[in-house]
Amino acid sequence: MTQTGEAENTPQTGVERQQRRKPGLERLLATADELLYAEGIQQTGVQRILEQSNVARGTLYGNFGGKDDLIAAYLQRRHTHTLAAVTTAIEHAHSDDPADVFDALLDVGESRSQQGSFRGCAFALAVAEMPAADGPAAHWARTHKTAIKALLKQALTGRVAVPERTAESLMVLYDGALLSAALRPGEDSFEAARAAGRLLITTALLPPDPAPGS
Amino acid sequence: MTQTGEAENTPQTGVERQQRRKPGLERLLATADELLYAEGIQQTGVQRILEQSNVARGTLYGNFGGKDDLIAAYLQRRHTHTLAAVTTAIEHAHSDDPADVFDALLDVGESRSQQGSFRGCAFALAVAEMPAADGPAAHWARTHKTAIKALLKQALTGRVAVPERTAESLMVLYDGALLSAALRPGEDSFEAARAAGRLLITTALLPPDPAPGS
DNA sequence: CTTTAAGTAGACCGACTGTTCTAGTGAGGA
DNA sequence: TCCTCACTAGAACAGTCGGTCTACTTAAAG
Repeated sequence: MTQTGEAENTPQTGVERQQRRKPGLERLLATADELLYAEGIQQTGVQRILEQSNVARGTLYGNFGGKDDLIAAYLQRRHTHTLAAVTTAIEHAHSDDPADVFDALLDVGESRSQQGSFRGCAFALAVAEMPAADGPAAHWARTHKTAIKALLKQALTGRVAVPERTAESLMVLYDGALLSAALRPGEDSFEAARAAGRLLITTALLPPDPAPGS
Repeated sequence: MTQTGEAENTPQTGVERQQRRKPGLERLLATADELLYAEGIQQTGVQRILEQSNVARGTLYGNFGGKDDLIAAYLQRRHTHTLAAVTTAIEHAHSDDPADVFDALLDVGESRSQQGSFRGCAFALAVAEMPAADGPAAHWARTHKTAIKALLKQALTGRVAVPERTAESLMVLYDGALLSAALRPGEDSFEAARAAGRLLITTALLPPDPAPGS
């Protein structure tokens, strides 16, 4: 079926087919992302996603195996988009001060926390709703957090040496700020995380008088 | 009905009635606490709670208005128990070093994280499953976190002066450690939080030699 | 025009869900 | 003994859920 080899003169068959499929699919994915995050995965019924995205029921089950597949796509999408945003934010902060790297990471979180639908880290929410330790939520949460930690560590390592424990402390501050902002809005958790992170970086990574080994 | 004033010679009527009601109710509350936390609030059906606690359907709806009421009782119970555990742990750590106070708080979290059913902070999980900003989950989460922060601040203030921002940084570390331990098990997030907290306390609250220009 | 394929609209199904209700049980107090 | 009251066991109910299926439309390709 796939190698009948007769439509080689129309090179858009493969790619264009997905392009044509995109509009409806993209609407579906966008509203799924919005609703699954803002109103919860279990709380959001398939019907609500279909209505808000103006997509027919058959389209969903034609493109995805079911709701579980749509959830997995939602998580992957979140991972890709958030990681891209963090990457550009960190790359954009190319000052000499390593603390600016951590600030850039927190800025991404803080700007998101100022949107009305903010409820905290999407992966923490997903794991809370899908307890299975071997399920997609746990998988993507681990993947995402590990990737962000690696990104942060790499960006800092370009400037100073970063012990593993310090990197973990910064991750704890990042996740804690996201969670605290969700649970206790109006408490300036991001600023508190920034202050702690800056102290951690300036004292643990940049001793005031550089020892001979640096 | 309530003031017929004839059974004053049996003073156990009021209290004992609740005592007699306790066994079944306590079984119900204990298994509800266990299941709602470990398997999720929405995921756990009423029937499963009833079966595992060996309690009849009528008992639930006789003592509670419904599942929502049971959930509220679960959250209140978690708040009371956790707050008590944290209180005794902090009181028990009556050394001179203020960092020991924060260590005691983290010890409570870490010991819970070593139980098999650990999934992170129960209130963060509840809020994730019940997005309503004015619902019981958001209420108890705010109440609980605020209480713990106040407890921590008070215990530290007994030893050193504690700026608001530093207290918030410590809360971010605490919540972040609980969340990180849930999302990335085996990463020693508590030790990282302890290190960051100790640094924060010893430098921000106890400057070794108060330099004029620091 | 015919074919192929994707999308739409909506009825429909089985499997749950939380909740109510009825009938019966067993212990303690009057 | 009678009565009360908490509890048990289980049927039954309305509602919602995810998922399947059918009939129709649209549009590009031959």
